[in-house]
Amino acid sequence: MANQDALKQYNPSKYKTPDGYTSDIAVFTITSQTANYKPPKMTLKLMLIKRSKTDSECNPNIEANKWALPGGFVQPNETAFEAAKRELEEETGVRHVHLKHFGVYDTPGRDPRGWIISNAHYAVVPEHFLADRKANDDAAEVELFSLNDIKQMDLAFDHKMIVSDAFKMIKNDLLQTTAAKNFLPELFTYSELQAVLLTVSNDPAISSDQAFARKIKTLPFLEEAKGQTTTRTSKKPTQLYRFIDMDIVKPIYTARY
Amino acid sequence: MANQDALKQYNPSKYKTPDGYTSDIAVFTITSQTANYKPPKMTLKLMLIKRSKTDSECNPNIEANKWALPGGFVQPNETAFEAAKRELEEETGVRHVHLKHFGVYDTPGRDPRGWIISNAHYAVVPEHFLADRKANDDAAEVELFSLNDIKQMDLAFDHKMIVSDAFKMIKNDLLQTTAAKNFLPELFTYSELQAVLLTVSNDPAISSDQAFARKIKTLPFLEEAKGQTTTRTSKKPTQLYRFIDMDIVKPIYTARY
DNA sequence: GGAATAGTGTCTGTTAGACAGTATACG
DNA sequence: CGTATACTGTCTAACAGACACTATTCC
Repeated sequence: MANQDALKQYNPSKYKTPDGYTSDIAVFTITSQTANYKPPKMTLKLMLIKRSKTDSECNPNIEANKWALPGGFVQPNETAFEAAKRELEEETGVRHVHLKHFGVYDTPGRDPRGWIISNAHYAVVPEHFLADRKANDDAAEVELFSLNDIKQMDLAFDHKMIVSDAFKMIKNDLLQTTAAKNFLPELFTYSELQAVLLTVSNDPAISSDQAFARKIKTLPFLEEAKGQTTTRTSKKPTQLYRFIDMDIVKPIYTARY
Repeated sequence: MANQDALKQYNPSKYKTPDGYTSDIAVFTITSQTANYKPPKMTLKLMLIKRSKTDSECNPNIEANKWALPGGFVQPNETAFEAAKRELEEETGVRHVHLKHFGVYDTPGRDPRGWIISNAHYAVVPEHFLADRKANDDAAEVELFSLNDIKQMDLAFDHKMIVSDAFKMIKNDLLQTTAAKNFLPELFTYSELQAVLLTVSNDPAISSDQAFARKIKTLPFLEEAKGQTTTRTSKKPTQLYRFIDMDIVKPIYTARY
């Protein structure tokens, strides 16, 4: 095979190579204030970790004491996506959550340690998984912040930019795809879906209860769970819905699906 | 500053580092069959290059003779985006075109030369720029292919996957953003915009002439170029339109903007 | 006048959006 | 029986989609 001759000639050191390849994760959750017989009030939050003073080998840590996205170096035998999954589990103990690449950060000088490329993902984690999260040796503290909180903070590296992009991306995905399902249980009421969407939009078609209750029945990617109701959001038993797996593209040039 | 102590301790060789970081570009253009007084018929095409047998130093080239995306190694003093711009100009002589990151490809083993991460972009280039494109020493041949052509071809590395994702991405962007403007002149007629959209959608709201001619006047991101008409698509002088810069998010849960 | 593209007039059925009203339960 | 949530009835204005028709120009 001709490739083998070419490989013999190939010398990686001809090119300067990156000093590292990291996978960072913007872990989103929605915190709910729930009460009996009340629809929840939700806030979209992002998990950040406070970088500890020393790393696991007791050497001084880079960007110590700053809040940052969880993440770490990608190993050569895995993709950044797999690394994100792995690190997410190490960090929060969560598996099988929604995880999506949304950007690469490679501005020269973004990391004082050298030429380090960050592959950024966002994850959506139900709130109760983060309840028993625990700090590990790389993360002194773990906390949830809203977009407004973070606007006024100084994050490590270029994480402020990454976080800002992550919020933009999840807002878009919540409104233009069925990503909202990742914040909800399998079966949910109209007011629960509405509460999720209200974290990222003030559109009257979403914020008006009656309008939204009507609309939900005509949406092609949602179906009634027939005969199944709950009283967790109201005294009157409420119809439950579920998402149908479907790719929706709603062109800006048309009005219908 | 505490970071400096940490940096003294930091040893990049503790981690295995990537063998290379490349920037690949899916260059899209729309080829038009134009005739006098007729709206154009358009086809969405992708530019591929045929990898030459030997590289610029006359060593045997990797994946020689296969069709591939243009691209190359990112330098340590630039971002992959900047590298894409640079390589696009080297390859086609085009500057100031629409360029967008859409994915990272880092599956172990995707490149026989080692651990090489590809940062993939797509570009939109008006057809006439590619007319006088020229092969350089890294690219024996340059040609335009439609999606259907490529489906039956064997591309270098994992470029078939990258190409497939690029087509998906541009189809979405054409329908859900104002990306169509990159395929059109500053001022364009309704039938020219329609021809662009018809390359990626069969929606009746787009394919019906009357419906589309009506719709275009109500779209918030388009405006009439008042008093300006052209006869390039018809004998009857036709109204010209232009895009207004605007971020459009059309939620799948609502009907209006 | 014929042919081709670019529209407009008009009708019909559907939908958005608003307001008011009804339904179901808890305490 | 008051209250809170979850709907439904009904109206109006707007819009989608279809069909027929007009407008403008070249040949």
